[in-house]
Amino acid sequence: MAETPGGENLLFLTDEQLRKGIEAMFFAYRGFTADPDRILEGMDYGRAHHRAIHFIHRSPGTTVSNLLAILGVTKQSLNRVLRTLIEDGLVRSEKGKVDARERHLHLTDKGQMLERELSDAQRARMRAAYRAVGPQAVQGFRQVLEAMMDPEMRRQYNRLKEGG
Amino acid sequence: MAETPGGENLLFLTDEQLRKGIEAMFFAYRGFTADPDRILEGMDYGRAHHRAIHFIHRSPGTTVSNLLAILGVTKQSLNRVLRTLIEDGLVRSEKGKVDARERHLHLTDKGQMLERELSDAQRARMRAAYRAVGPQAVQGFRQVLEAMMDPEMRRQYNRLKEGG
DNA sequence: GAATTTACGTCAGCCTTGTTGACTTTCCAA
DNA sequence: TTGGAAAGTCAACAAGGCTGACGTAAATTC
Repeated sequence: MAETPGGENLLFLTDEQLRKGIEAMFFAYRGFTADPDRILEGMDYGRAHHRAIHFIHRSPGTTVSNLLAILGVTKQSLNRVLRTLIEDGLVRSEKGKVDARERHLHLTDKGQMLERELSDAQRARMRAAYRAVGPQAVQGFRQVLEAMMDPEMRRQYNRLKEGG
Repeated sequence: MAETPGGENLLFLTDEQLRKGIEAMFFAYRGFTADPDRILEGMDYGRAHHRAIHFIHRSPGTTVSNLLAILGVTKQSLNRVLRTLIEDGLVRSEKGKVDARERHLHLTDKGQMLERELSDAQRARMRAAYRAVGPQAVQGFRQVLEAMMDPEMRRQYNRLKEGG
């Protein structure tokens, strides 16, 4: 058995174990996105719209630049998505009162409905998985994911986790 | 505290906890792909090439239809990727001896080199994360991911996990 | 008050990677 | 020998990334 001076068993760090983790991420992410994707296909929307809707719901009144930082895409890319959502009446964009250059984004009632449908589906899968494995495994899951993030992303993640 | 008849604490199943898990998946997946993406940009390759290379490395001699089932894309899409890899001398495709309709795929030495570079980078991040959180968290991580997969994907995953 | 910077929007064009549909070639198996 | 599976190819298209350039309004700085 591979033991460190400290005495821990390091078998979970072998290339083989790491490969399994990599493949698990790959296959699980497919499951993670499968249900919302199914709902969105047929509508004119895709995964990009889902992400925008999710984070606007999460942080109502957020600005465009805020969203850009979270999503990690260009403003042109986000704008295309946002424009259709606004045109279709799912998202409301209003000029900032303190800084009129900013646009504050909110979901309309219609937007809330779609958000609900999408997140219900995604949460259902997550809930089933969580329930199947128990709270301790879930804690480990979250710890590993957080440790895998880029520092900048971890900052975004933790800001969302705590603040409104 | 929310307790079931069985007595377990169910606070880890609240919508809020599930949302955190969803966002953790989102941000972590970005980190997960960031390093290979960085290596591939500049080359003429992308994430699709990485995936093909990974699974050919993982199962040398695998057939095209096998790969299609694992990757979950259309043959036209895979073919485009595979063609460039073969043209560039990273992948070797040879007619099956027992069933000559099949093409068996192998990495060339050049392909092995790129695979190594990509997986080294990806494993380094995974290793750092694993090491930071310890074996028990890693076990939970893997359990949740496996539980999140579609049954068909879980089958693929487990086949890879065990068999060659 | 003028110049600069910031936030946002938009036009145009490009790339990767996914899709469908139609068609051919090869070749195994009933 | 014929049907169907496996593989490959061509064409066309869409989503959703990207860069570059440009415009405008508002805030900030000099």
